[in-house]
Amino acid sequence: MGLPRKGSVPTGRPRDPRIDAAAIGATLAILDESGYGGVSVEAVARRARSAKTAIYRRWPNRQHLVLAALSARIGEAATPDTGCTICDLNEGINVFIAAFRQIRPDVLGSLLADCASDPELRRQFMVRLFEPPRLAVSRMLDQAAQRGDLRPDADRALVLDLLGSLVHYRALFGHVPTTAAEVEQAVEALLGGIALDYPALLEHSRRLAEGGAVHDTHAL
Amino acid sequence: MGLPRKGSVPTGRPRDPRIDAAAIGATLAILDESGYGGVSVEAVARRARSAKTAIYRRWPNRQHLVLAALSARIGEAATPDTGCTICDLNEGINVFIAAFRQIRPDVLGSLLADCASDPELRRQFMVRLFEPPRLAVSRMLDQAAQRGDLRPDADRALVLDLLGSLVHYRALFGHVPTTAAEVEQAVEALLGGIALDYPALLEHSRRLAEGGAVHDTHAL
Amino acid sequence: MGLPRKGSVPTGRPRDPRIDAAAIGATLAILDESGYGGVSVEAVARRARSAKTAIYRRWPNRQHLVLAALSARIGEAATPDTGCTICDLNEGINVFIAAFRQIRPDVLGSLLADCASDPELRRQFMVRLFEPPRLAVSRMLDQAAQRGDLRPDADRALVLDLLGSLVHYRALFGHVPTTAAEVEQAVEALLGGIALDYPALLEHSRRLAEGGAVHDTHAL
Amino acid sequence: MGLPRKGSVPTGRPRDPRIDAAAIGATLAILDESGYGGVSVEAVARRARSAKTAIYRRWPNRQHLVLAALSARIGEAATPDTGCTICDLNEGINVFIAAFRQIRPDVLGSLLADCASDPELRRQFMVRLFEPPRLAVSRMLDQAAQRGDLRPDADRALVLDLLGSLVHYRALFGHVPTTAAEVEQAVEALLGGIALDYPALLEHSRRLAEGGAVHDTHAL
DNA sequence: TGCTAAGCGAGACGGTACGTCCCGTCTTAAT
DNA sequence: ATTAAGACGGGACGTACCGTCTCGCTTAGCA
Repeated sequence: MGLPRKGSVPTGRPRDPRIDAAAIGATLAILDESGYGGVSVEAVARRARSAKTAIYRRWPNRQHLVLAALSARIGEAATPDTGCTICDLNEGINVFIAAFRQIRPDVLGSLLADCASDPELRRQFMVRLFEPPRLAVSRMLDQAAQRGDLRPDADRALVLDLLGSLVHYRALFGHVPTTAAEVEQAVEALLGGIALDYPALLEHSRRLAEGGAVHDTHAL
Repeated sequence: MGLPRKGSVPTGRPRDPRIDAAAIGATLAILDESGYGGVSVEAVARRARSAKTAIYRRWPNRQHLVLAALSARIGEAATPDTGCTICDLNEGINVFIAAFRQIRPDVLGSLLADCASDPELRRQFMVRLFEPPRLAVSRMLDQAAQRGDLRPDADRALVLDLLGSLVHYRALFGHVPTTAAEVEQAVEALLGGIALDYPALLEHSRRLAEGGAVHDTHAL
Repeated sequence: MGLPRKGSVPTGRPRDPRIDAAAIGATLAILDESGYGGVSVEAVARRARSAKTAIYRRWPNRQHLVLAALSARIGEAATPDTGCTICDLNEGINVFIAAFRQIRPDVLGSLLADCASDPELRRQFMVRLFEPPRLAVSRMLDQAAQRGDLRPDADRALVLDLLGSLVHYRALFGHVPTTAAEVEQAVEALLGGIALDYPALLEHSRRLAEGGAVHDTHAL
Repeated sequence: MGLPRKGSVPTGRPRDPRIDAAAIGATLAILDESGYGGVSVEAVARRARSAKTAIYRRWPNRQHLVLAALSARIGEAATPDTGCTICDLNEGINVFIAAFRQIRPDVLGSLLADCASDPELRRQFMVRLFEPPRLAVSRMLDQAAQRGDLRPDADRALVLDLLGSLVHYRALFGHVPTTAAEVEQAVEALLGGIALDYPALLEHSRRLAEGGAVHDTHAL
């Protein structure tokens, strides 16, 4: 996390790990309270009770600091694999949604926008924030294909985007929150287009739902 | 455009409309060259060969100025109505895409992000940038419903979001540009879910395409 | 008062005299409340419920406006002539003091300072504010000389400055207010230097004081 | 000089003393060229080839900067003590005059005027510009009293003001420069009023003048 | 009575400076 | 070598006035 030291051999006084933690914590706190605009290296240093130099030694600028803070919060997303394609997708997309709901839409948008002028930032944004949940959905589609649930000619990339974008679109534009029921509807609509035998899949998921945990349909 | 005068009765020297135009033009030029971060009221005034005060008289800050510039560029979107639901949607969404491709993704993202802390800005963003193309698609779905092309129980709002988001998602995240072929595919997938008689619609659109102009399939 | 019209023949709509009065009044009010720095043409126009142009038509800038306001307040100073040199001087200097105590010291100082870069302002300042009270004292010294009270070789200009400066010095630097008693002391000290027969003058004034009005010795 | 740092313990990078010097120098240069009105923090920073922030770190605003510049120029005034009261006073007052002649009258007046709305500025103005020369004259009067040259009942404060004001009056109003001859005359006039044995003092000074350096009688 | 010249209010115009905030770099002494 | 502290040059913020200008309307005296 953060910038590596210049020289590879760690001589001299080692970096104080509490400063990493304090800086990340301060950044997250400011993001929650005042949004992206409130994060300045000066403010973070003030709040973390550290010096600006200690921050700049670890991250080259505000943007990378914010990215580090956000990816520290989001962490890793798991891929469900229950054998039921519809259930997996619903479950997986809700993980997707939950992960991004931990980030204020304006913060995500600002950081994304700043990526335009900083390729390295963009690379890290993709690897650490954008791709993990997409990968999870992608893996679930692969599993479904392996089970033979999908038509061989289905355009999985498009479905991936349509499912992913549903969440991001509403998250970023924030005009309506997305409910689990809507996720379910969207999954059904899209699977209707790419499944080999959609009615069978639906029947499978209904039986599981009756026998097991009921899906949460609360608003997200 | 811009701030209204305080009193509704226009007394005093009238505003010079060339300054409005010059400011909008300068803002767009800077946005194209240097992105959102390059736009400062000082820079715009410099480039428009006007005074900072003349800018502040019209727009309260950088954000509103950018919004005015973007909506001046985008203008109004027309709603096609050819009687062919599939053609209309393809055409309409391409207008949608073309409109937003005139805006750098980082600019759109930054402005959107700044909306979080300024309700009035957000309101104008929605009215002037977000809703016009959505309305166009919405009207096309209404037309399709009036023609009896759609299942009565279809969730049009969700389809609207899925179609709209396809564009915005890729525009904002910019990982891949969206081709007209992909739009076609998405329209077909979603209509497959909500159309009363999808094969008939498809056949209709194919006949029109053969007899008339071929859809542009260039990358967007 | 104020600028003359350009053309000497007064055609067209005549100037509204109430605006002159309102502007002077507003200026004085602002000077009293907020000092010289508070006077801006915009503020005066606001307070006088007139337009900036109406002000600029009469006075070329803030400084001349302030000068006009101050000299309107001070007006003319009379020269006492009772035949008693000491009484006249005491009386005359108190008029001097009273006149300048109507002006905040900082206002006087600021205006004076601005005179440095505006010869016309300086000329008017001298004629309308600085000289009138000095002339009064000067006339009193002339009267004393005519009565034969002064030594023929006395440097009247210096005495004039010493007497005048006593007031201005304390007024401008404001470290102590000047009492009538101090004025009396100063007059006696200086007359001691230039009078032909100082004890006789003193005796004369004492007799008059006993028989007539007692000098006010309140602090100024 | 300038603002003290917040914490009394000097941690962090020390202030660059060359910037203090450059700022003071630039301020004095601008004062001489363009007067008080020409001094803006921006202009000083420009001329001193430093940043505005570096100026504001040292002085809270234009006024304090000007005060610092003026007091740097004036420095300390010495008190002569030759045993000859008349010579000392002439000499001392000429130091007084010379010190203030290094300051343009409008600059002094403007600064003084600005003191009205800033008590701290006023305090420093008094301590650094107004009192030093006054103290010198005051000390000379004390020395004269100790030598037994003055009448015990003499009002030294008044004489101090009369002598001091002579200089300031003409300096501020600038109507005539003050010559050493006039100073001599004024000293003689006033000592005539408060000396125990004025003719003896005069005789003493004359003998010294014949035997030593002749007083400068050039215009000031 | 209608013409014409100026006054008037309102407010836009190009400017300048304000004092504040933050940037990302640097210098210092202390650990 | 890292740390806290803070100075450095720089740039932009949004505000307040400057003194000039352009409007449409009002108010006279002269014809």
